[in-house]
Order: sequence, then C-alpha cells, then structure tokens
Amino acid sequence: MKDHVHCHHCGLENDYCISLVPIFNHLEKPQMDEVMTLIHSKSYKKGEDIYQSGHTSDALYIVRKGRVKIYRLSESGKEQILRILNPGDFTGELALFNESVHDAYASALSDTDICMIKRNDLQNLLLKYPNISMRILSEFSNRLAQSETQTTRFATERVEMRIALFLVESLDTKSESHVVDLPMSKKDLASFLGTTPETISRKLFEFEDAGLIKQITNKKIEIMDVDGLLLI
Amino acid sequence: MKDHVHCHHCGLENDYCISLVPIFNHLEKPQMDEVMTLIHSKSYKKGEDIYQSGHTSDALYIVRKGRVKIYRLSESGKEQILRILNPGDFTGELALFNESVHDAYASALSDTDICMIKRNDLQNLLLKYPNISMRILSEFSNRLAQSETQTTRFATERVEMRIALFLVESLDTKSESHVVDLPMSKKDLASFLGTTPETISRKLFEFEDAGLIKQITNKKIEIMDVDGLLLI
DNA sequence: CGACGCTTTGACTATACTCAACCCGTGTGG
DNA sequence: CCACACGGGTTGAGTATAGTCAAAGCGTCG
Repeated sequence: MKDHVHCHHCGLENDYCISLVPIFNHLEKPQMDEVMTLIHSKSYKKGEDIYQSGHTSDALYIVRKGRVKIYRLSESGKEQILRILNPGDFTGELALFNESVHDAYASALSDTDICMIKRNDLQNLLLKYPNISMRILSEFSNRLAQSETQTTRFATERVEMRIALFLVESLDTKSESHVVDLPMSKKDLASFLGTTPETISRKLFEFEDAGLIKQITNKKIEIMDVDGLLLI
Repeated sequence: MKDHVHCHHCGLENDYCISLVPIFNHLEKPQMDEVMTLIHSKSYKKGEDIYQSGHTSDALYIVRKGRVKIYRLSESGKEQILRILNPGDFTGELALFNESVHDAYASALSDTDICMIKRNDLQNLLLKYPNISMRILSEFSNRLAQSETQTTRFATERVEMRIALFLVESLDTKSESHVVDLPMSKKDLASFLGTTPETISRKLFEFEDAGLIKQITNKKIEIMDVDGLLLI
C-alpha cells in the first residue's frame, strides 16, 4: 500500500520523492521524469558493502531506505566512523569530482535501498540544471562545516565532553521527549567519537551517577539535565 | 615591474591570474573580463581579521597575496587552527550557500591582498557558467576529503604520528630537497595538530635523537628518513 | 539452547597535558 | 649601540585522562 502513495508535487512514489528531496525537490515533474530515467536502484543486505576504499567511483549514491555507515581506515589501520546516512542523505560525491577513487568505506547497517546516478549522467544534469549544483554545493558546505566542527572537537575537547555533545545534539528538537535513541552500537559510537567502548560505558555511568542522564535500555538514554551535561 | 606582467591566456596581470586559477582558469578573456568587474580587492595588515565567527557573510574571499589562517573556537573556548590559506586558496564559501554567518575566524598571518566576490554576484555567475560550479564542487570535495582525513587522524593517531605525517606531507614533492619550511609558529602548529607547543618541541627532539630529522633553524627541518618517520 | 558479539568491570599504564621556570632572539626605546 | 622587554620556545616534574588487556556478564539470533 504505502509503496504506492504518490507525491502530489512530483508524481513519484512517495519514498522516492522523499529520498531525492535534498537535491532535486525544486524540479518540476517533466524534469523529474528525466532525472528518474537516469536513476538505478539497488538493494543491500545488512552488513553488505556499498563501496570500498580504493575502488573506482562511478556514481552518486542516495539512501532511499535503511541506514549506512561511512568509515575510514587511518594510516595505522584503525577504523573510524565518519558519519551515518539516513534516508535522503547521499554519499560518493567526493570521488565524483576529483580522484574517482573512494577514500572511505560504505556499508549497510540494515537492509538498505540505494538510488544511484552515474557520474557522467550527474555531470550532464549539473551542466543542464545549474540549480542542482547549488543544492549540492549547499549540502557540501553543510558537510564541510560539520566535519570541521568534528575536527575541532577532537582537537580540543575531552572524551567526556564529546560524548555529552553527541547526546545533546541527538535530541530530537521537535519532540518534547528527552529520550535519545542511539543510532548505532556503543562499539561504533566509540569509533565515531574517537574513543573506546570501555570509556563510553564508564562515562555514561558517571553521567548517570551525577543525575545528568538515565540509561533506559541499551540504546535509549533519557537526558535529565541538558545544561548540566554541557557544563562538564 | 613584476606587477605589470600580463598572462598570455586571460590578459590579466599575472598575480591576479594566478590567484584566480583554481576557480576561473577555464574561462576565456571576455568572460574573465566580466568576472573582473565583479571583483573587489582589499588589503589587510599582518594580524588583521578578515572576518570573524558570527559575522554575516556576504562574499567569497580569494587570497591574492600573503597568508591567512582560518581558526575556530571550540565549545570550551580553545582556539584550533583549521587551515592556512596561500595565494590562490579561497574561503568564506561555507556561509555563502547556507547560514550566511561565518563559523570560523580568518586572520592575516602576513600583509595580505584579498579578492572578493559578493554573494549575489557569485550566485549569478554560477547559474550563468555551470563550469564554475564544477570547479567549486571539485574544490569543496577536496577540502571535505582533507577535513575528514584530519578528523580520522585526530580520532585514531597519536600526537607523534600526527606530527610525523604533517612533516612528510609538507615536503615539496617537486623539489629534491628534503627540507620542510614550517608555515607557522610552533605555537600555531600545536593548535593545528591538536596538541601543545611543549609536546611538539619534545617530539621533534625525539625524532632528531632517533636520526629521523635535523632541526636546521627554528622554522626549517630537514627530513633524513621519511619511511622511518611513518613507521613510528 | 548455545555461541557469538557486544557491553561492562577492574587493574594497570602510557600518553600527553599542565604548570612553572628558564632560555633565546628580535625588535624597541633610551 | 646597548639594554631591556616581550613572545615564542625549551626543559623538567608531576599528574590527569583515557587507553589497554583480561575476564566475566548479558542479549540476541540462529
């Protein structure tokens, strides 16, 4: 059923429309149809790799359904998670404009559907519809800002503070609930925050002892005192 | 004299041409002339701020002459240097496509000349000449890759290794000399590498004791054993 | 039910930060 | 031209932070 609800605006099935919003949502139906002819869909099982570092890049990948983790290996071989993609997010763009070789790994955290646009098709689209470029530029600059914020945090904040900031920023600002749903295992979270599972575990219990949070289940944390967390 | 040498390709004074190369060097003379009418020049003395975090952004800044440091303040107020701009590099782009508020500081490390293009003028150029978008996209994706590399290093490498990597990557691949010219004071370098001046000083002497480098002067370091440095 | 992987707990340790003192080079003013 | 002051750089001692390693607990999925 749900699969066949169509979007009023572009006439696409609803989840297609949603996943393409950030880049294409200003296009009208005829142009959208053109874009659709260029899109290839592919599904990945949980745990499957979407691409690997060193592989040739030939497409932009947009997450339609599921969740994807992007990670790198450092010079000394340690894994570090760079970000988690949710439906509507895209990746693969780094290699599209330069090297054409991926510098990171992408793997499906759950069963995932991906929309792909081939490198050449995308470049043609960009030249034809400059507005799309602006969207991607805007998305890039967001990502860059976020990456630089993360860099600065690693360089200047203690682990404790990085965890606290992560929790606070994971709060859904729209809902009134102060419960955070961890988007990944604590092992992965450790990698994302540049620390170890042991340290995460210890710090969370410290926060709990201080009355700042309450660990409801493994993946659910209630934040009792936002301001307190940020003063750590 | 040198100021009046003109570029064969675009007809501009040479240093203008050089500083605009990364973004505009595919344009022919008539288009280049159009771009030139949109460019405003400004000079800054050593130590002067070009922009500050929180200020409204209304331009893209291209370094024509001199050296500029871009830095942020972390949540807890510590300064961290994100990058150093040399002639031809640009900045200010983050705010151009989104927030329109700077999230970092830019200050001149030496007497500096800057070319500026106003936000609106640039956006019009991008819509008119999609190729420029591709250049900026390419530059963005470079920067993003670099920033993510830096993030991964902070998250996974020890200070020693970060210093070693910095030295090796500062080697001018073109010249045969293995002498690195530090582009900033050790105090700033410490901030860039997420450590302290004391630690930098100590590690450099450790490298020297191990025969990996030779400290010629304060700002000149000869690298004796590249591979050894990377095995630390 | 069993096994595997994630998480927790504990004890120990390394890494690198802090603070304080001192050194040095450069630029300024007498 | 010298003296001094200032900022950057170095050195040393002490310590906090967070990582490592090992073992045991827990949950979940086949």
